[in-house]
Amino acid sequence: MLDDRSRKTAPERRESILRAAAEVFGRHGYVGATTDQIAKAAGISQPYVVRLFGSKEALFLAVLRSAKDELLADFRAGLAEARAAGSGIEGTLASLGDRYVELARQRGVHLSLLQAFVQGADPVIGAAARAGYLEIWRFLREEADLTVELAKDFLGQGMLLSVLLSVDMPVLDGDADAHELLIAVCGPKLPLLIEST
Amino acid sequence: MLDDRSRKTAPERRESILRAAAEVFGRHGYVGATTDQIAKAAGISQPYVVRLFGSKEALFLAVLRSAKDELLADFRAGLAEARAAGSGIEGTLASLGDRYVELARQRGVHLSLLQAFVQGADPVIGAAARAGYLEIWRFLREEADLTVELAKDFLGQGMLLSVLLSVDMPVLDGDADAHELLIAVCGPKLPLLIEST
DNA sequence: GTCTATAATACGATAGAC
DNA sequence: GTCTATCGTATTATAGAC
Repeated sequence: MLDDRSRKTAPERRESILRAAAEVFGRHGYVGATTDQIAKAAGISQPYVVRLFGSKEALFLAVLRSAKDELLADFRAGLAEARAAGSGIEGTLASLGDRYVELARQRGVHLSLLQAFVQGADPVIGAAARAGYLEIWRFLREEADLTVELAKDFLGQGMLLSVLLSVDMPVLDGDADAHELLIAVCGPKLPLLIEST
Repeated sequence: MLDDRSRKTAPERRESILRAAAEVFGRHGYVGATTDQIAKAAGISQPYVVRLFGSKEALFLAVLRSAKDELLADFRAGLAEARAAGSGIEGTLASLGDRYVELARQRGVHLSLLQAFVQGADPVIGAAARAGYLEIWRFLREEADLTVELAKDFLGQGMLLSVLLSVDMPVLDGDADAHELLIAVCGPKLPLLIEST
């Protein structure tokens, strides 16, 4: 889990911290995650994490923005693919859904997004989280051209998968009920989510 | 928001703490909420909160159990009502959905549940959260007799509403996109969620 | 570009009085 | 049944060296 310890340029270092922070924030939440855990996961010292981003809050905002951008980029790729294949609404939904499930392989993106959403009471993080959420909604409605009804159902399945990842339901895959639930949400792609770190 | 300051029996006091804690944990999360915030919301001293429940963790587990039990009780009432009315699957789903939305009036239940789900990495809280989640799944499948597909879709809409409450989307009700999204999820019951504390 | 040392604070928990 | 006082610890952030 440790990155290398050699010197890097600041932008490179920011990138590795961002990746490490997405995982740690994703698992422990904005308040629960410590800058020291993030530093260790990135293979550097705690003060340096703070130095490069200014504050824990600024780092979390950077993680939020980056996760949301990654999700939207993947959605746009899926949308382009569906349109190139000439598939209709059904195909578009399937393509977007596939991207969403596949993004779950690096847990960081979905988990840190949900941890941001759950922080609505924080004046600055809450505001950023709401803005990000609406960006995603606008993508579904305007770019992907989904009806309100379809966009809402799609989002619901997304939130369900995110919550299941967050509660770490895959660790209970042995349990019959847990397995039924996971299969219902992920379909045949479930194995993807069991093994990944 | 303060409860009264008179003496109470221990069980009564535990009840008011539980209600206050559900709100505070719901808004700030397990780690972010402080026992002092909870104490102030309940109108007592911080050490007394700890004294009555043993630890912050024990208090959170009590909140989780109580929230889950309230949700299941409401679901059971809705199910009984639907069956008494002789409605089919559609009516059952509508009845359960209504209960879910109405439970959102006291934010505590949905918010603290989601904050528990998001704590999957914590050995003890995560385990309790997973067990609670599966209890709800089993209710939908076995007691309410929903198919896997219907239960999954119902749960998805529930998670979507919970996340929207958690990110505090109702504060943006003026925004056209936010309003469209909220109306899609809550239907005509939306006003219920805007005014409530 | 990165570290060590440390200051400053906030928080959960305990002790003990009333 | 409930409070005040306080200890011990964990954590963010800063200062300054290399």
